[in-house]
Amino acid sequence: MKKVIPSVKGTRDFYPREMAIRTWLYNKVRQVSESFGYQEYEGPMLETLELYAAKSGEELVKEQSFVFPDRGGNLITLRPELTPTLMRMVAQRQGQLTYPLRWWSFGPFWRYERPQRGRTREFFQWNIDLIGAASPEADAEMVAIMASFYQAVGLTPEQVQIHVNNRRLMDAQLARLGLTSELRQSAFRLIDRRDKLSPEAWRAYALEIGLSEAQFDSLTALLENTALWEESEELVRFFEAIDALGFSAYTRFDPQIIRGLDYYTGTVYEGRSQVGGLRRAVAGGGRYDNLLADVGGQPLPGTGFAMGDVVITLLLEETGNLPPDLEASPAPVLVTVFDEEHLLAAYALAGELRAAGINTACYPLPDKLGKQFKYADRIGAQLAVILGPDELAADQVAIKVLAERRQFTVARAAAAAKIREILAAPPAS
RNA sequence: GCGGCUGUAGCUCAAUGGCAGAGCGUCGCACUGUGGAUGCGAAUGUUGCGGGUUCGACCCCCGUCAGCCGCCCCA
Repeated sequence: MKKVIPSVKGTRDFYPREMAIRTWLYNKVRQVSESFGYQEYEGPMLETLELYAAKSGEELVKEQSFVFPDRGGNLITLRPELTPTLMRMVAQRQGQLTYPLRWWSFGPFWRYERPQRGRTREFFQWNIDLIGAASPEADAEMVAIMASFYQAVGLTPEQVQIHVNNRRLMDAQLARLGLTSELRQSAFRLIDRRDKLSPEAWRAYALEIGLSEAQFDSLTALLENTALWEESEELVRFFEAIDALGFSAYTRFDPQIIRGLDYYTGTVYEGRSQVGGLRRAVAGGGRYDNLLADVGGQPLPGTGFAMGDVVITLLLEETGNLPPDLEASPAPVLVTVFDEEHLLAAYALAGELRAAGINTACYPLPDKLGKQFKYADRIGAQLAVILGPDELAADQVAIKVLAERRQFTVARAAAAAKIREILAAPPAS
C-alpha cells in the first residue's frame, strides 16, 4: 500500500461517525445553553500572544500553546482557551452590553501537550459564562446548567458529580491556621494535588513548602470536614439555590476542589466522572471577579465553565449514552437502477421523491439488484424503490421495506405519499 | 519536556533468528427482477519508517515517527 501522508500529531479526523457525535454533542450543548437563556457567540481562533500573557498561567502560554510568528514577525497564538477572548470582547463593548450577560460557545482549541487517552492537541470545548452578576445564585445557575447538560445526555448523579468549593472560604480557613498569604497560595497547590500523591508523599510535600506539623494536621482535618461549607455564607446561599433549581442530587461540597487557574476568586466547581475506568474531571469552572479589569476593562464579576469534547465523549461511549445509528445515511430511501436503460428513469424518480421532500439516494450504476439491496441495507436506508420495465409499463413503482423483507407496488403518483406514511410509522422491530 | 509499553492484510491478532499466517471483513460465483443465511473461490503486506548485527531479521541492536499508559500540566 502506498504511504499516506500522516496527519498532524494530536489531531483527529472526523469520519461521518465521529462527526455525527460531534454534531449531536453540539446540539445538546446548544439546547441546554438556550434553555437557560444563553446566546451563542464566537471569537477568532488566532489571537496575539499578548492576550494570554496578561493572565493565563505561564506554563499555558510558554509550554502548552501553539505560537508562531506571522509575516510581520508578530507572535500569533492558536487559542488555548476562550476566557481571555471573551474578556476582550466584553471589554471592547462594555458600555453597550446589557447585563447580566449570558453567552455560550462551542469551538476548537489547541494545546501543545503530549497526546494520550482523553487528551488531544486539537479539541472542541463548550464555554458558557454569566457576566455581571456576583451573587452565589449566579454560580448556582452555572452548576445547574452543567447538571442539566448531564441530565440531557443521560448521565446520572451516580455517574457524574459536580464538586463545589469556595476559594474565599478556603483562604479564610488557611489564614486562621496562621498561613501567610504566600503560603496559602502554595497550600492551594498542595490541596489540589492530594489525590495524586501517596499520603506520605503528600505530607512530605506539605512540610517542604513550609507547613508546620500542627498546621498540616489542621489542614488534613479541614479537608475531612464535609460541613465546612456551613461557614461560608456564599456556599450556604449557593446550595439553597441549587436546591431550588432542582439539582442537589448532582452536587456536593468538596473542600479539596481548588482548580488550577489563578484567576478564580470565589466559588469553583468541577464535574467529575464516577464511572469505573474513567475517574476524571469532565468539566470545570468558577468565579472570576477580577479578570475583566486585568484586560483593561472596568471591573465586572463573572462565573463560567468549560467542557472539552474528548473526555465527555469517552464517558458517554463508556456509559452507552451515545445515540444509535450514528452512521446511517441521511437518506431513508434508495432508488435502485434496474439496468443500464432504466438508469435515467431511476434518476428521474429519485428527483420526484426529493421534490416531494424525501431525502433520497439513487444508485449510480446498473449493478445487480441484489448488490444494490445489500448496499441499501449497509447505508442504513429503510426503503428500496424499484422501477423496472413492468412497473414502468403500469406507471407504478415497487417499494421494498428492507427490515421486513416486504415488497409491494403502488401507483407512481402515490409513491411519495406512501413512502412518507411508512417512514412516519414507528419502526417494526 | 521526562519515563514505560506497543506498532504484522481493511479490522482483531498469530508467527521468538530459517518459505509472513488465521479469523472476521471485502470481492466474485452458485443466484441474468431482489439484500442479512449457506457453500465454493479470489484478492490484499516495502511486518510504521531509516540504519546496523547476521549466511539469513517480523524477531536482536540503534535511531525516528505514531498510538497508548504514567509524570508534568490541566484553560
